[in-house]
Amino acid sequence: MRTIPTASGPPRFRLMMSDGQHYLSSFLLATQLNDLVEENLLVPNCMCMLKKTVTNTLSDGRHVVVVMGMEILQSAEETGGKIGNPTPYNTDDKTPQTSVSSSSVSGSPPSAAVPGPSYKNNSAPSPPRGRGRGFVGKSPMKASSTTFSPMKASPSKFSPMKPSPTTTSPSKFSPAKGSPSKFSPSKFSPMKFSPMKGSPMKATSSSPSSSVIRIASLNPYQSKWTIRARVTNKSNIRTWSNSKGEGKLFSFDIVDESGEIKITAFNKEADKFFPLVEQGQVYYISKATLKVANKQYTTLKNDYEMTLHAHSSIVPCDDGQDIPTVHCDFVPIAELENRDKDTIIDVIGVCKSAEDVSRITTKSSREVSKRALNLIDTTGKVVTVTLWGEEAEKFDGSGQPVVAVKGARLSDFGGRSLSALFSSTVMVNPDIPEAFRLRAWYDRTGYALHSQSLTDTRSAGSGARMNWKTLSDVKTEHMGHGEKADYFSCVATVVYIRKENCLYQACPSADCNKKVIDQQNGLYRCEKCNREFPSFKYRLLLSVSAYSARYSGADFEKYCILCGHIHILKHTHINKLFPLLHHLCPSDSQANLADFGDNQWVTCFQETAEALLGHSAETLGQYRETDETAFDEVFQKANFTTHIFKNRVKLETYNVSSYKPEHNRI
DNA sequence: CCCCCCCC
Repeated sequence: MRTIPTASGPPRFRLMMSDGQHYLSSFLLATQLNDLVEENLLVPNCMCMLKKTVTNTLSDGRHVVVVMGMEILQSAEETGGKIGNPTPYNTDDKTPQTSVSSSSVSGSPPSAAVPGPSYKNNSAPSPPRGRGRGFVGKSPMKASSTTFSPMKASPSKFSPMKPSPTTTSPSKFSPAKGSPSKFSPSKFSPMKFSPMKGSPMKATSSSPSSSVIRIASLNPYQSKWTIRARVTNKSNIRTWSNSKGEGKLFSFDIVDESGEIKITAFNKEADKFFPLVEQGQVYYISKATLKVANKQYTTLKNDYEMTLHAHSSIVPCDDGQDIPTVHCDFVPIAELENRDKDTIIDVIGVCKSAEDVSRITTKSSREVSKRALNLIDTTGKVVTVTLWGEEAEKFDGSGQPVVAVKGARLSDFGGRSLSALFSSTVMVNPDIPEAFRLRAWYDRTGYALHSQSLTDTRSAGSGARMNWKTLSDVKTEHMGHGEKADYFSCVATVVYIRKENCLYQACPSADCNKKVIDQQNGLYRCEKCNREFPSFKYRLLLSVSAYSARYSGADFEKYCILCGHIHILKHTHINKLFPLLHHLCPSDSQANLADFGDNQWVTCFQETAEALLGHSAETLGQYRETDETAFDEVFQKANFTTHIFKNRVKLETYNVSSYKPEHNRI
């Protein structure tokens, strides 16, 4: 075995293999099998069964066999070294220029290689890792492809926001995404774009040609293929500009009975193919570049993605009824309560109400449109789904349409809510049985239901949108370790407040809270404002050690020192009871209650600190200067008080050289 | 070659 130097990406391994009679050193391990090497399963002199290979012939006539699937049958120890006395394989034998073999190795292995304990291998490309999105068996697809028939009446007269597969008739396209509709499939001259020059396959033929392969069979080691697939999600053309350059692109997802893949077209190809690619339409696609997909950015279940290039070809297929349409695994709205945050799910419901579109500014100062919809389904529960950008602008909620969102992300905002992603497909009144059922249900009975929303957007403090945690939960659940901060509420008792450095002299300008430098001449310099001031204002930045009570599910558990029992305090009693909790045992034993949980340093800024200490920063500043006893008393009084804290938690790594590299700052 | 997925 040898490692082939690569400029970037994963290492490549070249193998010399012997079948006991011949040896050949032109085997190349597909990168998805690299872990066999990294786990020391594939080592010199182990016995392998090649299960899937692609043989390519180089321009000089040499062959390279890419190993895409293999099983380790025996370890090197078991084989005990080289088998037989192999001679070089005669490469003058002409083998087909490109062939794919999925069969097991032909012929029997040498008798010494009776499969012993087979090493459990990772030979197949890694299994789909889509985030909780079920996919496409063959039979469900068949079912849904008929339900998408344009002959059927739509659940209502409203046109879809995105042209769904049903909308092959241009008149049914909503004006929102009008441009693709200009390119009616019938206007294509298939031959003009035909990838199959001189090939017997006809682009419009309904019979699948032998050269058409399945999406699941695509790999980067093979260049001559054609696939036949339906476009399920098409992006707009987008431009980018970064340090590496600028350009434009668009992308779309396609599906066939075997799987799905993302296709991206850049610059010239973006211009060329954007008008040709229509959502819902079936195409023959060939001559594109396969590359390993960056799983960080895709929810599609494919290890690869595709890039179109100058010679790529996309030809409409007019009789692709057998190709599956987008498949959804709808999660009942009530069930969203039990699903994990950040899961990607499909949802369908009646749009009971919708916000007006609004413009918001993101943290990165971009402006974007948003619109929240409230969807209800037969579980009687409502969830808020947020649409973004053009999708938000174009949405029309009049007539309470059925809305399906494929690939929405579950958020814990307001309890449970959903957000559409760029990869989501929003379908208004989709032509599917679920939509018809929902329409009928809602119009007969659902409309009158006293529904409950999983999303509580009422102002903070109302119990339902509080994300209750204990401080120990924050640690065990690694809250704040993500990209964004997490928010939670806890009931905690102050056990210590650090007096030192709790006040600082801040710039007196209205919106500047920067610490000023005392010039020792009666002037205070603010570096941010680049000015000197004759005064400063005091601001608080309080380090508080807090101790949290246990909160479990909807109820608090409190341990009574005197009676020795754990008492469950109902969720609804929390606000009323808590100021008294550590004094009163609900068993009327009148003893102090002890909390169990965890300590945590939390930082309280100005307003929170003032609330906690019961004095303004200005007063405290005066106390500190003039009356140390009064100053100390404020802290004494605040100690051992219990509060409901609403917290933001974000991991900040500092002091990298210390023994404790990570500290949670709340 | 992108990779934006946001706001409360």
